[in-house]
Amino acid sequence: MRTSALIQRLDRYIKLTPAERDALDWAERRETKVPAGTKLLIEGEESNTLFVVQMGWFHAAIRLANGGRQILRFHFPGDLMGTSSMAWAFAVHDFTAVSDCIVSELSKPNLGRLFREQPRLAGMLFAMSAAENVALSDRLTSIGRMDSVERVSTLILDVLARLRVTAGGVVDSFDFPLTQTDIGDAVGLTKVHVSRTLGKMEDQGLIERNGKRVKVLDEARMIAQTGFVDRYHEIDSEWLIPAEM
Amino acid sequence: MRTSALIQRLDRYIKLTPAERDALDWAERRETKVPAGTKLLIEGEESNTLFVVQMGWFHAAIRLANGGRQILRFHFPGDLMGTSSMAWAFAVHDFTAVSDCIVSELSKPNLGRLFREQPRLAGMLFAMSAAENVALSDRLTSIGRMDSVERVSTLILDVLARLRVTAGGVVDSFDFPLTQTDIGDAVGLTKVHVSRTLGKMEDQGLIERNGKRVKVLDEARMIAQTGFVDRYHEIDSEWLIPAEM
DNA sequence: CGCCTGTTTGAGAAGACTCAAAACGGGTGG
DNA sequence: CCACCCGTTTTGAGTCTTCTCAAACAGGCG
Repeated sequence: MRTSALIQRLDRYIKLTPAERDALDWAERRETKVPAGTKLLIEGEESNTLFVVQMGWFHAAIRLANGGRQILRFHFPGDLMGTSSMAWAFAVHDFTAVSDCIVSELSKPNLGRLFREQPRLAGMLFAMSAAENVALSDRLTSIGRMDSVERVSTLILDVLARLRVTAGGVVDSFDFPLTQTDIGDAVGLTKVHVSRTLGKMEDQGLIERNGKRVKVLDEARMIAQTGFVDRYHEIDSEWLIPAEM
Repeated sequence: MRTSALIQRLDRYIKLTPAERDALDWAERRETKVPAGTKLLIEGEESNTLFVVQMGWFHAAIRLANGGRQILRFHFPGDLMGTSSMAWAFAVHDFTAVSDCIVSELSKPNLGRLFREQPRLAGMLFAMSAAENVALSDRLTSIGRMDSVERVSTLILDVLARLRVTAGGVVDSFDFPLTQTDIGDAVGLTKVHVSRTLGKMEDQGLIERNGKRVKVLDEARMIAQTGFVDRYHEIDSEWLIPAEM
């Protein structure tokens, strides 16, 4: 069986002990396939588990009274989705598979046990949640204070940075499975304006498009314009209590 | 000595055991006064502690390349500030006292020990962090998908809900210590437009102003317009391992 | 080949922004 | 107690970005 993407992720940040690996292994259950477009969880539904993305691409979204939608976050392999159900017994967001996905479950009781028996993992998960928080802050800033080109640039840079974490190597082009409606819902623009914005970015020589494929041509300029900071690179774990081997 | 606001907060969500109270008491150190306007922590500075708000009102903000600013979050008594420094060794946001404040510190090593010895508290802190995440999502949605009146309304409703948690009773008016520049930086508008928006809200009979004091006149309509959900009321702790008495 | 979804383009309207100036208000010093 | 000052709020006028509505255009799939 494949090693869980969560284990891989954590192992990159802090070298896991065998006991920690076992505990995670035990806590994660039932790999499930989720075809592109499927909703894994619906806002308001009762929910008793978190999900670990093993493969593919999800997004988390909130539905608005007026029929609109705000996409909050994209989730990649190794991400823990649905942490909000640790605070409430029902889902606060929709989770939709953007591409064909595989997830595994991490039930709340299992997580409770994990917290009790593996405090270092608990701390690490807390740190990851804090990092998630900062990622949201970054998007908030992008939407609150930037124009359309900058918003879309931030999104692309963000996706790029996260794909690089998984891919390992240098990536400068990728398949962008989102529709322009999705992009708009993520960065707070209408689909029409997203189309114009992407066109403008091409004119400015920032990106190049081929169907769904996006190639970043001038990453430096995009970073300079947006002040983008790649925060996924590392997480500080100095403060964590040392592993009990 | 006064009981820490964090203990009070946690005690409301889950009844704390004496051991848990002692552990928190031990972990929190050094109450400090922070006068209004002071920066407790500056973006980029090295940081080795979290802060617990005991009294007063803070905001967390990000500085932009172009001189702008995005206010991300307001912090009230009982809130844990600076969780992002659990993931990195430096501060990711500015923390500024909006009113005269008192904070205490919770160092990362102490937090590590807390995680090890009081797993239930660790779980509860994780849940609070998850809730914080959702609060950010809500603001993101507000900024990404709503017009000016709705954005300011959401902010006011949010502040109101959080003041009610501390105040206990019903509150429908409060001192709003923010300048219109601050409000604008929080909801993604210019100060000029905030002024017009507040005027409009008065015209529409949503609020009433007297100097810095704001009175909410038609909360129902504000809620209907924004779809605001008060999430501070409770946090689910069913999943937490039972306290070891 | 036609259909459906998604993208592009156009034109006009609306919301928010900028720049500028005036009014307000709380605090200080005379 | 009054006058002045500074930061803040308000108001005005004109501009720019983004939105809305509508229609044309692609492109993948049965």
